[in-house]
Amino acid sequence: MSQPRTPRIRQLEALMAVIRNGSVTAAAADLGISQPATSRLLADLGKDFDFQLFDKRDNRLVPSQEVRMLEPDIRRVLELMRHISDSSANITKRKAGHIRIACLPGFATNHLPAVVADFLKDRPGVTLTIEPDRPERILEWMITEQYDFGITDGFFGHPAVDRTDIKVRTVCVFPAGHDLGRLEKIRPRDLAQERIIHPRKDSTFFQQLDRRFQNDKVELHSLIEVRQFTAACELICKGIGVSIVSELDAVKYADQGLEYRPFHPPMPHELSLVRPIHKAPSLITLEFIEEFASSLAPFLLRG
Amino acid sequence: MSQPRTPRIRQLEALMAVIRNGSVTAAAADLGISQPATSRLLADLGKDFDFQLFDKRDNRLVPSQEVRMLEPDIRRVLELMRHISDSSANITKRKAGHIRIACLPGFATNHLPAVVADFLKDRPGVTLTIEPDRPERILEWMITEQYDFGITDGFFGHPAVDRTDIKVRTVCVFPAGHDLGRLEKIRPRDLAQERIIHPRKDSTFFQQLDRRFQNDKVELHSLIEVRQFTAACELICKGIGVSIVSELDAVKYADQGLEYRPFHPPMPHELSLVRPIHKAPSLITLEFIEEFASSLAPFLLRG
DNA sequence: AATTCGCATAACATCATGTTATAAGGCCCA
DNA sequence: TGGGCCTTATAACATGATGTTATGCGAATT
Repeated sequence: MSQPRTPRIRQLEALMAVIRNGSVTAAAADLGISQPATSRLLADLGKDFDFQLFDKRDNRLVPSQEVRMLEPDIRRVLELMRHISDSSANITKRKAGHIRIACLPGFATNHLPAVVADFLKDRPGVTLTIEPDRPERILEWMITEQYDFGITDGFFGHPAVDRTDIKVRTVCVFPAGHDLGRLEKIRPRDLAQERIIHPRKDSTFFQQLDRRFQNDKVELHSLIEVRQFTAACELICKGIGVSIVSELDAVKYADQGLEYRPFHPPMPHELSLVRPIHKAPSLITLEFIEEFASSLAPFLLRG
Repeated sequence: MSQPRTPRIRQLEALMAVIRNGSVTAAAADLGISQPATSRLLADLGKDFDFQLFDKRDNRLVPSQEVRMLEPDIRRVLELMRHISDSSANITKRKAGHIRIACLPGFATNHLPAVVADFLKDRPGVTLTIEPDRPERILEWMITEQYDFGITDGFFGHPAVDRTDIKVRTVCVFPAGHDLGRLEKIRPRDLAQERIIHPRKDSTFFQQLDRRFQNDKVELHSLIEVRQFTAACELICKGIGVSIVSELDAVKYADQGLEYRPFHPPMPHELSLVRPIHKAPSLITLEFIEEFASSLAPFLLRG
């Protein structure tokens, strides 16, 4: 007696085709191959399985009891194979996969959702994790490779992290109807009498901003220290103070009780798109990063 | 771009082997094939799946994110294939399968359990359904092919049912200590003064018995009409009446307050082992029928 | 620079799986 | 009974899948 070899997928397909169609000839047509090919697939399978595959009844082939015992498993195998093949096709077409994104809290609520929605529109199999947190944590996640892609700012670099820096335009925002609305662009000296809402004083962004004011020989009157540009915008919509924020955030509030004008001299908000350098990114991740970067194009500070 | 072909089992095995072992060389050893063979299996799979399968890290190959997405499905497929192959081997060795048995109620409790227990001892994968019912119902189940094997009696035959008739010896049973114990064998005339417990009067068995009494010019004094030999035995164990029953049943009660002697002239209890004639029996079923039949050998009425 | 290790490629053998041609067996109908 | 007809099995062969050994290439180690 030959030791039983594990059956081949093709044989199982033939078996199921015969069960469905009730005859070898019909099964062959169903499979799109010749009748003798099907016949031999079954003969070979019958040699592997050492029992009768079919009984002849009313001129139809009906599966033997042994085959009926195996049938559920066989169905599942074939279904899974089809699923694997489908998934791989979707992955190839960048329509399936999972992307883990760590970002600044502002992006989680503000710009990112629109990009994600657009990205998912024709990629039904893709899933995402979006984790908002502080820059230090984002950096840590990149280093430990727990996330595929990070959006952060004030990034100093790290050998395990691949960075793409993006300079986003910043604008001066103020409550709608404020006198500043009469200016084309706003310089530090225009803000000499204003109380400023700004990020934490130990942030890179604040230090840049403060230097601009110093260059203009104007004192920066601090009103509120916030962590997020969106928080500043919310406050200004309520009629409190003025701020210099990323244009990304400003546009979102443009019709919610806030106006903005270019800030001069041009000052960037320096975003960094980061990812683990040692971990090969999946293609779908690269594609997302690309789409995300290009979504920022309208807001880039040229030069 | 080539249309994606469905991957082959062998390729998936190679993929999992590399994931397990972290290198192609080790995977090849694991699979028991040469390194180049493994290498090409992966290369081919990589062509089918149009993405990177592995990243090199710390001198190990770790699966790419895309592969990790597919990994659970792949595992399940391979596991199922193994299961199919195992089951088929068990079936081949007649160690798995399901047998549906319909039998007289007496057999369900009396002789059959021992045979089943013995049969299952070295066939761990086999499962059974045992359904006790009246002969008419058993016949119906055979005709409708709802059961694989039936044990019945008083069977007149049916074109859709394959029968094997078995004549089991009958014995006269009586309470332990009864005067009849002094006889070697018991004839109807020995029972002239006894009250008989017997099957229903419309049964074949009763009619045979009655004829024996008539031949001996003895009247059969009916005491209780039962459906089952075991019921008769139970009553006799309580000291009531005498009966003529299958020796199969008598032996079970031999040490429970009952004695028995051969009945003369020899009278068979005509059992029929039946199965659906149009339905090809599974090998395991045939094997069981054979084992069951031979378990009856010690009780056969020769001639 | 030389060695070693791991992987990929080449050339080839064998098995798997398809083809077409044809024979064998069961069923229906005169 | 014998002739068509349908279904399945077998034969002979082409091609693809999967194994072999021999060998080359590049990165890590010495």
